[in-house]
Amino acid sequence: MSDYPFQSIEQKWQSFWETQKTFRTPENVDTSKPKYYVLDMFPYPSGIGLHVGHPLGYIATDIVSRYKRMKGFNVLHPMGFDAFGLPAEQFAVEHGVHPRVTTENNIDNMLRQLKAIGLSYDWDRKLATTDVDYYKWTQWIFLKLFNSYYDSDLDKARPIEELVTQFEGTHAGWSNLSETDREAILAEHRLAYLAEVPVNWCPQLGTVLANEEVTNEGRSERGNYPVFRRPLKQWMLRITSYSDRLADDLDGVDWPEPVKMMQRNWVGRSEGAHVDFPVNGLEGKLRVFTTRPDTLFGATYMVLAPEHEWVDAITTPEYQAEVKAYRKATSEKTDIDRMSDSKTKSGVFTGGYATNPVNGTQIPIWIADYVLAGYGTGAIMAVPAQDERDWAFAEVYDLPIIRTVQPTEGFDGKAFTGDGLAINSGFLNGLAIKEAKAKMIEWLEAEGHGQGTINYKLRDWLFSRQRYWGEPFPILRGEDGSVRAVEEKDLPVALPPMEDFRPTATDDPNAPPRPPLSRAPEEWRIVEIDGKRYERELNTMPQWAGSCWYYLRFIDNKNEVSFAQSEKENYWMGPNGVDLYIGGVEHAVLHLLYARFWHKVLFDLGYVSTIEPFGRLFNQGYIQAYAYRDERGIAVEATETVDQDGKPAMEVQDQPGRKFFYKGQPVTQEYGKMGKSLKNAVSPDEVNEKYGCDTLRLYEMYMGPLEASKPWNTRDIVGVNRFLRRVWRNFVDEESGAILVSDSEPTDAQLRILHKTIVRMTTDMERMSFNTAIAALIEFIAEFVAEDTIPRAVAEPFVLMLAPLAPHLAEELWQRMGHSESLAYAPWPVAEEKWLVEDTIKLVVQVNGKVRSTINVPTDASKEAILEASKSDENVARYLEGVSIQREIYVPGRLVNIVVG
RNA sequence: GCCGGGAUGGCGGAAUAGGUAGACGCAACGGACUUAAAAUCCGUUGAGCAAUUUGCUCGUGCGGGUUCGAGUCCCGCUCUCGGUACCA
Repeated sequence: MSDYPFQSIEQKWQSFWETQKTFRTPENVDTSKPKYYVLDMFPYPSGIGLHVGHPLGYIATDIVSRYKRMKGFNVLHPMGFDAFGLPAEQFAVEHGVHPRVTTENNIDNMLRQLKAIGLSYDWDRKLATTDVDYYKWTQWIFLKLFNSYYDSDLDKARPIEELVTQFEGTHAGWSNLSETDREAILAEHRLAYLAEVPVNWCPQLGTVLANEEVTNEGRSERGNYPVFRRPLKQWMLRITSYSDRLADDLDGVDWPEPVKMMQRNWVGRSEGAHVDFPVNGLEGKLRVFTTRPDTLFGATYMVLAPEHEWVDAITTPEYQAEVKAYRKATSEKTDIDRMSDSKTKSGVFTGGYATNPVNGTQIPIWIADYVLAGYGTGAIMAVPAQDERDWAFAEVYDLPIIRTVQPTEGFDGKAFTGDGLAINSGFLNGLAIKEAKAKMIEWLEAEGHGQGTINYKLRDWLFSRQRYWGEPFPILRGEDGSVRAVEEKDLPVALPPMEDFRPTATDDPNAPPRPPLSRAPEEWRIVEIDGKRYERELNTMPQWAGSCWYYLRFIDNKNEVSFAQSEKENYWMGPNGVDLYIGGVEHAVLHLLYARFWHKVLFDLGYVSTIEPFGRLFNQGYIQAYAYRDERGIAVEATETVDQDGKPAMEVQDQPGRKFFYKGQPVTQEYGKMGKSLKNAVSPDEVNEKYGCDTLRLYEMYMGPLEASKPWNTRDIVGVNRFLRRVWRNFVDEESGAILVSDSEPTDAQLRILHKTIVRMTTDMERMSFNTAIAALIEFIAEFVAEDTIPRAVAEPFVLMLAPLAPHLAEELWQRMGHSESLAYAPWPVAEEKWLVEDTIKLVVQVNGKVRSTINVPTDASKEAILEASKSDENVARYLEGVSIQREIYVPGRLVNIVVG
């Protein structure tokens, strides 16, 4: 009984790697060698632990790391934990334990699970965003943001002192301004600033949320609680200064196109113009933003957002009651209500009129909730003929419509948004849209009625959270309301230990926020500097702060004088940042946009050497699984569901004609992303126990392409497990345990299959096509099942190629073959050309594109000889009788096609 | 609605630059070994027709097209999975 002893092998090598520090990347590497930085999106250490979907990407990066080491690269492959934030804190609240404790427990459990998969991380670089010596630098970066401004002439961030110097020279009376006034002016420029803004307030979480953390339904992404708009003074980050660069620099990175597109959409750059409309009876002009300045002649009314600050001034007495009622109704609507009402447009007339600057027409001013206060200027010129929303509104309230673009012939729709020539548009008539826009902008600028401009959807990043489990801001507040940064030398500002860390959750959306830190002990909260009393900022940073820059800390995680030494940063990040970054597509906007923003600030200030953090991004697919719901629609445990014959559902779920039952009750089958909500999670621990982690690794990679989502099918695991057992039996005598590798010369046929396999493996590794790589190894070993021994000259390269995929078994066989060193840094096999060429090749012979025969010809046969052989083939000749040959096509090494007529 | 990805046997998937569609694995069926089972090994397995073999027709979501040749390229759809949603 020596059937593939995976348990002892895997334990042995995992402890070997750990004690030998096999995968330790030295602090000082030989920088003449090429480097490869492979990074996973680090996980939240949740309390439930991993399911088999989580390690999919980790296994892939591990294979790449191991392969690159064998190819002679210095590899940086670290792992850490994103441990601050709502999930960790909610878990702690639910279990009544301090988040520090739950976080550490969860990290320990996850570490155990990760180590049990044999991942080759350099664990000496492990970090958690909750480590004080990590978040010290998160706070340090915040200070950089606070102490910088965006110079739009140079298009880069600069230290705020340089702006002060500039103001001292140019700003009349700067030195006469009070401290408070100067600070107020600087706050308008700082990349981190306090502002009273309408925020997404989630009373049940007791905190505000960033736009990106609110779902389409107007609920919190975390916990699915209702979110309300309300104004609050909060920390903001001026990410909007980077709008263009965040969009444009995507051109230079190797990322999946859909992710680039999502980011570009999120930035939402649109080119257009501001147009200023005089309003009857008012000073000043009402400004609108439009992307269609060419349609100005068709603007038949104006619409303001109900929240627009001019509404009261514009509204005439007889309409005041109506306007007031509409504004009140709008403000009480949640986003969900606005969504559900979006089918029919509503609004009210203010009684006011504006003058269309291009033709002097008086047009009515309305307010309507289809115009958003937060985009553009919060006011639009309505051009129903060329805008579907405006058309819908005009239809409801019977407002005039003037076409200013000639619709294409036969167009019978309402608003025409396609291209066409301008009509009813004075000096624009006859121009196509593009030219008409340019000419109108020229006119607006010349006449002083507006100018060309660019608008973005992207808003500044709301950076405060009223929670305990986050990085404290390195900020002090004076009793007079002044704001003062903590000195760099006084970092870190450690989170105070607190018994009661819970947020003040409430059902009342209007209750004031009460951050947990307001209950912190006074010795933490109150700071006295030069006799002046300050209270610490009581909000904390959002979860995304810590994950914005962790890839930089891995480079030099023990450094106490800077976040990373610049020589090391230069080596590991150059020339294009992280060489391979793998994670789920769910971070397409949030994490990746925020991290890019911070990176660009650090770049501008000279702290990092690349304009982008992640040169190559790769999204692994999801692992999906069947799930079952009972009659009430509640998900039931998939593992306890059976079919009509009592067979476990997991074994027969893809077969037709099955009915499923849970505890005797009929259930319906569906299919979705593996996870706790569908109760269809499979733990890697189960697979490890039954088959070993080499099998788990192989199966996860063998399921299909890494980027595709694919179904978990427990039944299929035996396939790759059989392969590993076959390898074991082929290398190790079942009775004696002796190694079955001989020193005899391999046959030519064996060398051919070996070198063909090397070519396949190498190309598959390079393109991360691990499923086909495994298939190549299966085919290789199938050639040897009948052999008693394998010649060393083919056995060793095979084991080396197996190593990245099934490293424990490979190490064991390598050692048994007589090697005393780990194979982790052994050179990857190289194919020899002479074993790749065959004496004869098989060619397909087609007649009129249909395969009629195959012929074997010498590799060096001439085209003439090949055509001759083709035509004389019995089954081909039948098709050539009585017809004339029109054309003869010969594709070298592939096929012959004879075209007959 | 708009934007993007995808659709290949009973199932997961392969086909790298337009060149034998279905590699490899699962499941299924047949056989060998075994007292038996497990494990292992060998074989069959897209559909249909014909059949002793050599064969023939159809076939990559649907309908067209380009080409000697299309899973792959082009045009028009269907379904599906993501993203986004009054962004002027």
